[in-house]
Amino acid sequence: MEHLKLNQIIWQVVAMIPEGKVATYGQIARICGYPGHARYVGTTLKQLPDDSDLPWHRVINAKGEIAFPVGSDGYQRQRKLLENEGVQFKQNKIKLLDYRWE
DNA sequence: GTTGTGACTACCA
DNA sequence: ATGGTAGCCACAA
Repeated sequence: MEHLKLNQIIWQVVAMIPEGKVATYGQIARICGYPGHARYVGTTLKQLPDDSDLPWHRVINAKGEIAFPVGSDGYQRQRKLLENEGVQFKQNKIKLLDYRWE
């Protein structure tokens, strides 16, 4: 996956995250072979169509939190999807030690 | 070219 | 734990 555009590589990696697990933005960037591009991962996910089949909800920040402001509709959508997969929240955070992919 | 903008992070008080 | 800060870097204008 070398000469593809970065956003396509990112989509590919995100698609690999298994159900019930999560990955951080920085982690995705690293796996893509582009360490330091955490922000761009988010920027790319933002461009996803709502009907995308990509598991974008399994991507969270390094603190184990959803990147959206708490209470925003994006936040609630993502949280619900994760909880449906069995990912549990401790208040507003996920225990990365338990759910981190890889 | 240069500038502004993030669904980010690591570090430090 | 929590908030501020300074790096970060591809991309669009």
